[in-house]
Amino acid sequence: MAKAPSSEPTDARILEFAAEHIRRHGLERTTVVAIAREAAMSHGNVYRYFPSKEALVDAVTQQWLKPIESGLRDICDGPDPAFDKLERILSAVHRAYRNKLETDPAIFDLFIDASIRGRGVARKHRLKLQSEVRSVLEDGMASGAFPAHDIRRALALVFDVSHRFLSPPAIRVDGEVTRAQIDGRFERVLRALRRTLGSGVL
Amino acid sequence: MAKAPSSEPTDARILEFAAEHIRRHGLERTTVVAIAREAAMSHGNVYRYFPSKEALVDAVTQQWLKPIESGLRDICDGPDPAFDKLERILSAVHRAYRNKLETDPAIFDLFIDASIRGRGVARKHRLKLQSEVRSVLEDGMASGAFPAHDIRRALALVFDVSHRFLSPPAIRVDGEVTRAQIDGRFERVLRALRRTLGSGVL
DNA sequence: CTAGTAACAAAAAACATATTTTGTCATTTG
DNA sequence: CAAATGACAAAATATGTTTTTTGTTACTAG
Repeated sequence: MAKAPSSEPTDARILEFAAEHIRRHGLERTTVVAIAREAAMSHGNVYRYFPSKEALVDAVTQQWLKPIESGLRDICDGPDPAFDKLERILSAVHRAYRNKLETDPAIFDLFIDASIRGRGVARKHRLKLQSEVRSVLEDGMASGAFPAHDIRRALALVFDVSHRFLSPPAIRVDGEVTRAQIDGRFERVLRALRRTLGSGVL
Repeated sequence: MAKAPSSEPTDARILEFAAEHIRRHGLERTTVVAIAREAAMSHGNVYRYFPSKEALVDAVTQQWLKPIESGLRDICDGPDPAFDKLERILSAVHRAYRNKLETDPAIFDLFIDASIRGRGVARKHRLKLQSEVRSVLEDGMASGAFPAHDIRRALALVFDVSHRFLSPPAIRVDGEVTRAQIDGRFERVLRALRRTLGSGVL
């Protein structure tokens, strides 16, 4: 597969070669030297664009997280009722993760790893998601959709009941379970969540 | 099948030495030879009682899981209303896990490992828990406490919303969060679950 | 000044090999 | 016969060494 040759900025090219190398050989067998060789440059030059191998790998992860995050912002800025937004946010993230796991497992593994090891890229992504959800919850509380009084508790509840569907390591586990089954289960969890938030019992 | 207990049966002694060795040195640095040496016997003899090192380690895990499981059976056989039982079962398991993590982390690590690697001891324990919960749910459906119609969906919902509090790897994560905070969060999740099961919307 | 290279030291990984460990079994002991 | 041992092969792991990789820097070309 040919990438856009020289029109692309160098850092983006390096990123692409890095991702492709990880896809083909796995993170274990990926070296900066090899990436540089495939990008036809000295490995020293890679360090002009990325301060370390870890930073480069994190950047690859960041790369596919970015569109998810901007998608969330779009949902959040939409005109829908609060809970619809909440549900769409959580579903969108869940689907994006599962999709990546199935179509690009090597890169999803990067994300799982970053999550487990608490790397900045994973923490920041989680914070962004949290911040979007918080904003929707505040929205819903202001509009009276969620009579809950304690935003922190509401936030914790949302992520606690969704943990199994949003935690990267947890998602990786179900090889056997079909996507339709899992989707149905998440839907029912979200329905229960809606009732709870809507009734204000916290 | 019950053996006449002499002062301490050899297999139980081996189990104790194995657990203690793992506690002191971690699983990595634990060998059958070393365990046998501490138990003052040839390592070959250990294999008279346990077919392999893995089986021995699994038995150590089983050892502390056993009392939890019999505790569950007691709750299950009690006279309380269905949801009280459900809540007590889930809380008891959660507390037992957290407690082990805090007081005996090396042995809890064995359990985490067994869970991740899908070893029999972890799978069987999970099945036992599931079976107890299912029986309580059936109970509750029969008594009219849970108007839900689909037991499998109810079961899935229970474990999905509880995942964050019952999955061994998930429990390991929160070093920062205090026990009281987590307990409060699980309580609120259980309250939401009660309302959902009680209202029959599935 | 920007994009790049080449040479380098320190750290990590790969390698080959010696040692330990796992698991089996024929034999011993009480 | 039940409980245990010691010797053994195959597998796994530790060890010491060589090679590769990481990350830095002084330097070159446009």
